[in-house]
Amino acid sequence: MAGMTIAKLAAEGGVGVETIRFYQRRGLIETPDRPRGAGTAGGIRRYGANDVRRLRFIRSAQAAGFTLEQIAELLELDATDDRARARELAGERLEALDARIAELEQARASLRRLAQECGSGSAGPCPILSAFDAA
Amino acid sequence: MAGMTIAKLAAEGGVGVETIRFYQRRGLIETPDRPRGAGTAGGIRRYGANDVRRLRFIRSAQAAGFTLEQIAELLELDATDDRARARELAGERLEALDARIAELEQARASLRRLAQECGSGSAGPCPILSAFDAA
DNA sequence: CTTGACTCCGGACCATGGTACGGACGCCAT
DNA sequence: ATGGCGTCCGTACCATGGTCCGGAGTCAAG
Repeated sequence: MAGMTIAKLAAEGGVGVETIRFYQRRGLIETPDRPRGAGTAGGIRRYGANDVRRLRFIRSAQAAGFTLEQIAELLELDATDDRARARELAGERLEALDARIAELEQARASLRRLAQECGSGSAGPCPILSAFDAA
Repeated sequence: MAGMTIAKLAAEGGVGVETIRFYQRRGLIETPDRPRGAGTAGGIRRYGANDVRRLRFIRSAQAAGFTLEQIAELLELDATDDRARARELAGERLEALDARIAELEQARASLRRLAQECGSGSAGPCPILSAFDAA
């Protein structure tokens, strides 16, 4: 069990091979050494369970709205065990998340009202502009 | 009251002048004719209340998660009074909005728990990484 | 009638998160 | 030992939503 190829890793994480390479460039996933066999040329890099974990972490953190840059920092933090900074980042993200959710709920309310008004009576113009005007 | 300059319009909408021009290129805001005075050269374009309304509409719709392309269509619709299409777009966006809100609430809940755990006990590693692992 | 702020315009550039391309090389089966 | 798929790598490109630049024109005040 020498590890998996990049394609396998990508499949594990439900992303494309190019995405893995992109994450490597960003420093989110490590680029293992190419094994050098008998000759002078490099071989094919192998990935392990740790990389799968990292990849899944990235996807989860992304779902929580962290940018790749922030995720890079979170991964760093994991190595250094800097709880204070981790809490700080989490706190910031929570605030942003709250704000964004409030915004979207606002928007949803306006849009619902809009759909309602537009759908019910057929008199007058569809109030698209005015629905957002009031918002 | 001959109307406002582009800088004034931008200020009304809380955006930069370049953003107005960008919206004009995208067809979201009309580009009024340059008034030709005595000479041959063009004058300075003037904007009115209608443009302010449009601009505000754009910002609101954007907050609702519509892309600029969709917003362009909504503005078209406003002119042609195509209620069916408007409802369709609104419905699609409502669904997407619901899904996105649910996602963010999910993320928020996880993150809150995380921050809690990380903040309280000081034993073991900060559970941020592991929490995302489990997610 | 000059100065300085603002406008106009086209095009270049930016950040974010990827996606695609093309040539050289690696590896495994037949 | 050869075919063909996969990897490696640099580089270019994509969409979205702007943002900035530079040169020329315009306009109002002093």
